[in-house]
Amino acid sequence: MPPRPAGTGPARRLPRAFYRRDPLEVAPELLNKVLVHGRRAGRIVEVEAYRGEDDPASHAYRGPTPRTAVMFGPPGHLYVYFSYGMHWCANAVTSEDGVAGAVLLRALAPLRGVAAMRAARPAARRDEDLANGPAKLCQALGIDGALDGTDLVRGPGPRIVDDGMPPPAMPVVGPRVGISVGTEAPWRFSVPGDPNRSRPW
DNA sequence: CCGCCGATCTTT
DNA sequence: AAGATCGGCGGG
Repeated sequence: MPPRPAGTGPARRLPRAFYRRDPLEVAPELLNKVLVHGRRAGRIVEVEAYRGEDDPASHAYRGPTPRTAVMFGPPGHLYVYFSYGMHWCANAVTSEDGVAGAVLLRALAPLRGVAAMRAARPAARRDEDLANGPAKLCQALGIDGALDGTDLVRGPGPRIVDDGMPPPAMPVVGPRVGISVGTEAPWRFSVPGDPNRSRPW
């Protein structure tokens, strides 16, 4: 069966097993899935994979702490952290329970609730500025630390759904940004040519 | 369009 | 002391 045109099929939530894999496997497959929170929704167009003890750029590198507890927990939950004293950023937790892994959600193409996103982000001049960065994405959708640990697979609150659009066959791959170690690992993935990505490629 | 810099506070 | 960032400002 050919894939449905985007947005025309039943939007089904991603199951737990989707997340219970290495973040390097999950990350490119999250491209073109849809992040939904309340009436606001956007298509995921850029992500980065973070691992655990073998990844010096990861918050989980030095083992579990109160802050990173969710990263070590069961897959399919939301890891939200506070960045630079003023921003929130959100990850989908991957890997089996007890193993640290996460995919940082870096950029969305706004789909629904654009008016609410604009209200939440008065600084955005164009629609492409509403969610073209990990902290902008959280502002646009109203995600903050209160949602750290939320179950993406069950319950209300944020969720990730598949609306029928497949991930790009050849995602753009490059080094992660904003880090000073682990820069050699090409663990950033994006949808080729999408104008809602966070920086020039 | 691009680069620089300050804001602001948690974690190490 | 640095950090998985952003936006305003100045210059080209």
